[in-house]
Amino acid sequence: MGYWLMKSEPDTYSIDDLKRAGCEPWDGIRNYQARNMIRDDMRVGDKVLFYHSSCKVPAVVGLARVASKPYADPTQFDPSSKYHDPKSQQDDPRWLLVDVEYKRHLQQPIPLSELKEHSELADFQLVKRGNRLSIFPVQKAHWDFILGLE
DNA sequence: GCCAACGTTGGC
DNA sequence: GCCAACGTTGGC
Repeated sequence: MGYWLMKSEPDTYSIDDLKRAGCEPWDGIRNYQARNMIRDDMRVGDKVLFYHSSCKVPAVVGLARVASKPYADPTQFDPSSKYHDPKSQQDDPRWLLVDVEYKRHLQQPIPLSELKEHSELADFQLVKRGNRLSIFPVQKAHWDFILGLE
C-alpha cells in the first residue's frame, strides 16, 4: 500500500471538482521525477492526500485513491492542449498519468501553516524548503500523524 | 559536460 | 508582487 500527496491549484482543479467528477485522469504532469514515480511506484488502491496549493490557505483538504495503472497522458498529443508536447511520440509516450478517485473531504482542511508546527512532520516533504514536486510519496507515519490532526 | 539565462512553482 | 529554489534550454 502506497501513500501519496498530490497538489492541485483549487482555482484550476479543486477537491470539490474531484468530488463532482468522482474519478478523473490526473493529466498535465510534466516533471520527470513525478513521471518516474507514477510509472514505477504508483499502484491501484494507493491512498492520496489531496493538497490545495497556490491559494489563500494552502492546505491538505481531502483524501483520494489511485484508480488506474499508469497510462499515456492523452493531452501530450493534443495540439490544442496547454499540455501538448510536440516531442512526444505516440509509440513512445513521454508523459503518464493515473486516474484519481475521490474518497472524501477532511472534516476541516489542515493548513500548511499548521503542519509546519509539528516536529513529527519535520521530514515531511511538503514542509521542506524548495519542495516543488506536484506528486510525492508520504511515509506511513506521516500519513497517520496528519490524519490524526483531523 | 559546463554554466548562464530563463521559466515555473508556490509560499508569503 | 516578490523572491527562493529548482528544472530546462541552449551556446560553447
